[in-house]
Amino acid sequence: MVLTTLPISISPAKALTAITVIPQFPQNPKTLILHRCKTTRDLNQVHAHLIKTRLLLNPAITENLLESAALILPNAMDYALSIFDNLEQPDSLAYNIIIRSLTFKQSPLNAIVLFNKMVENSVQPDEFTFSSVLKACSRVRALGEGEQVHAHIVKCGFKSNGFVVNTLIHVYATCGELEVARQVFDGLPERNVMAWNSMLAGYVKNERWGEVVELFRKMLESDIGFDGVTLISVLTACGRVANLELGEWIGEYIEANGLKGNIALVTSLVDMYAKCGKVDKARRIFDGMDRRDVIAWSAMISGYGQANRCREALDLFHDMQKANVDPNEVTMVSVLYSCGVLGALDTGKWIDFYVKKKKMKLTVTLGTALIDFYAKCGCVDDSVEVFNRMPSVNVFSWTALIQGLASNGQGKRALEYFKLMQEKNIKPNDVTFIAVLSACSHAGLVDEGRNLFVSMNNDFGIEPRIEHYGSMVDILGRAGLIEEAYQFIRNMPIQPNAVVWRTLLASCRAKKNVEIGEEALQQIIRLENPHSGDYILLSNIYASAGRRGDALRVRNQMKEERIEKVAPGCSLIQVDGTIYEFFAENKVYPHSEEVYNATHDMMKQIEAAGYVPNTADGRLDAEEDDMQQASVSHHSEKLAIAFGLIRTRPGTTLRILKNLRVCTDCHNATKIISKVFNREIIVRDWNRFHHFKEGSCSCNDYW
DNA sequence: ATAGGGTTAG
Repeated sequence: MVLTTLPISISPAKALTAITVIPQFPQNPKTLILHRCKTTRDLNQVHAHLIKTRLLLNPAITENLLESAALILPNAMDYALSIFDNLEQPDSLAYNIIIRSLTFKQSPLNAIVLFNKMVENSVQPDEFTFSSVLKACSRVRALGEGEQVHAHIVKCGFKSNGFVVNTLIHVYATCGELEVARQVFDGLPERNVMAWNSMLAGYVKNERWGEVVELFRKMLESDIGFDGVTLISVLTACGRVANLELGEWIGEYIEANGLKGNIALVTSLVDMYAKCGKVDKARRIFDGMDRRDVIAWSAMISGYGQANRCREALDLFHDMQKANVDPNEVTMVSVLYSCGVLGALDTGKWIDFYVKKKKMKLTVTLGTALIDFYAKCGCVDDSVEVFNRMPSVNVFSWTALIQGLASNGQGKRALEYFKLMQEKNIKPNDVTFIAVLSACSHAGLVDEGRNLFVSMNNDFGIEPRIEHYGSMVDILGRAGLIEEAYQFIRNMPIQPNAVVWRTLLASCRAKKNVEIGEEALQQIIRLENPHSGDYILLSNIYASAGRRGDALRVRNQMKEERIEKVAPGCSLIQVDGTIYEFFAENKVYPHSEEVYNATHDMMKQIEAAGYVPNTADGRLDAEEDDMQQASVSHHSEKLAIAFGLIRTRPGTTLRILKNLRVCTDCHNATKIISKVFNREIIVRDWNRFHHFKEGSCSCNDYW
């Protein structure tokens, strides 16, 4: 068909946004339609014109129209579909356009439906058709449909087509069918780098790290070469399995071959170093990048978090903002993690606010991070609030919520959510049960705990791990059933570890059981290098049983055997967004005098209210440094609370974070402080919370 | 017209 002059007259009342006059239909009609149609209405005009001039009978023109509607304009998919439906005999090109746009824009499932229709109508698919429909299968993880497409690929003779097979590998990998993907890969007569990369990416997606490394070695042997994309997959694996050797080799390769401009590649190098514990090296590489995008920043922030260097993570987040790089949901997840570890309530709240203000999508991951963050700051009501406003939740979110409630002493409420979770047909997993058992422990629900422990295996098919046994010991011990807990350990089908015995030892301290406490410490010593805390627990058991001589003997034994001391007692409190750090005794602070005076006054006031220092085992408690003979009244926790009392307005909740467990004397004192000063005091120790209020604590004096 | 890639949660 020869195109001649096409006068398009447009009535002034319905002026087009883009098109005014088209003096001549161009040689390539695509440029006209694609470039000048800015809105559906423009397209409508052109469409009308094409019908009027019968140009629509030309398939090439029709396809251009279709492509404009389906792929170029943002909201014209329905329009495209109506054009398509009116075609008498759409050819494969027309099908391809619609399948491709359905895949990416609207509904991958409909793309698959259309592909089947295409086959029914005996229109020959080509490599473009297969690639598109396979992408659709990947997006909805439609394994069965993918397999059917696979059959057509074989029938139509495309099973060696690089493009098609690549996408096919992708489908199988996305659906977790790595063995099938590998068969397809192995069956290729010629494998280019893309094919290898797809296979590697498939292993990465399924966290089969060992296979990534293995396949990469084969790739090196096969002499096919590799590229930056290959290295990204391999570096990801190196990070996860801590294969620093291979990771460093790749790092040198990147350096030597001038690949440092590949921002994605260098980011995965940063990630690899961070995950292998070389955070400083990661930071040097990060600093050496000539451009850093949001992913690079997020990777480095997350690296600090994983290395337990959360303050640096937050500092870096601050730098990121100064660099004017907008954070995304992923960045926020890492920042919230660090906020949670540090108990940085203000910063995390700010993130929550920012997420709302910027209308960021509350993804499952981000929501779960918020739930966990609030719970780690002792604000479980906020956790629940976040949970309720999340558009969708998964087992991670439920588990975070249940765990958060449990660790904050709300065991019963945690179990209610567990029940609700089952009503919503969300299948709990092994970690959920750790949370649930911990809830039973906090709520003192022994029978419930026993039943759940049995049920997790019988009804949910989850084999209890050592952590579950540990939780069960905690449940029994907390309820005072020390003997039963001991027998439970003895009868465990798997080898108990030191953590389990330590749990028992802690319960012996709370319930003053000397005999089993002694046994527990023996077992810990047998299994691993004991902590000084273990000796201190036993020493406290003796002290509380009035056996002061034995208590001192254990302390001396600890010294003689040069048991490594735990980190010195340290408490953090945030006042007006600043984190203040306190250590037990003999430390000088910027506000030393103020702090010690405040502590002195505070102790005087609670003594007047009936507080008696527990010198008997207080002197031997966790935070003591025996060389210094520190006084219990100068435990870091008391200093932090005293500081909080004078630096905040009356009635303000005090939030303390400490690195060790709370000592008996501090626990007792804090209860009285909460009453005398009428303050809520929330203390987070190394694994649980104490909510002090009106003279009592949420832990019911067991921790 | 079509291919593979980096950061995230319990």
